[in-house]
Amino acid sequence: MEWDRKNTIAQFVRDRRKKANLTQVELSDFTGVGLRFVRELEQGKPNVMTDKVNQVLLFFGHTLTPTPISDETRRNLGK
Amino acid sequence: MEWDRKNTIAQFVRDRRKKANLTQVELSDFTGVGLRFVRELEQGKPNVMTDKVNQVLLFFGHTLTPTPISDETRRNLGK
DNA sequence: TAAAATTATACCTTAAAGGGTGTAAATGTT
DNA sequence: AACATTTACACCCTTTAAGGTATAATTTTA
Repeated sequence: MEWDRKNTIAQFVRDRRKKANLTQVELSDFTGVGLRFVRELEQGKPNVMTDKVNQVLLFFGHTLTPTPISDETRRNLGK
Repeated sequence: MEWDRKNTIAQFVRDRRKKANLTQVELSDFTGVGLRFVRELEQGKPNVMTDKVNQVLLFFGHTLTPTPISDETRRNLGK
């Protein structure tokens, strides 16, 4: 699979972080995940571990849950 | 972290699989993930990889996305 | 309740995620 | 343009997720 900076999770984290005026380093510190992970997450690394993701999402009051695929998602299936 | 058979993803997969009248073996075959993974997923293994989860969720027309934590989730934070 | 089917547990192996650190590139500021 | 800050990339190391298989327990069916 390919990296996709525009995937839902990547975009969400980056947007929220920006809005909170935090650097990647700060987000890393606050959430307890490694700096490397924050970067890979925001750059859309395809294969990440749910608990690490949630560790970050929780900071923004969110969590990973199954949701119906959007038309957007459906369109990008064939990548 | 502890295993939690009642976590959102675990419950979702098990419910959907049941409704579809599939065995874990069949779901494993159809989605391409290992049988062991299906089981761990349904039993609420805390640490799983997003792409494997999505491989299963996609079969049910869903995908992992960040969503606001529910009161339920908030209550269970302290585990 | 006995047999069959489904699900759960245990052991081992392999592949890769996550982390730390150092460096390069990009972005922003004065 | 020079400088400081932030972000991206590359290296190696340790840990562990996922898979296969074999066995036990549980549930379902006849």
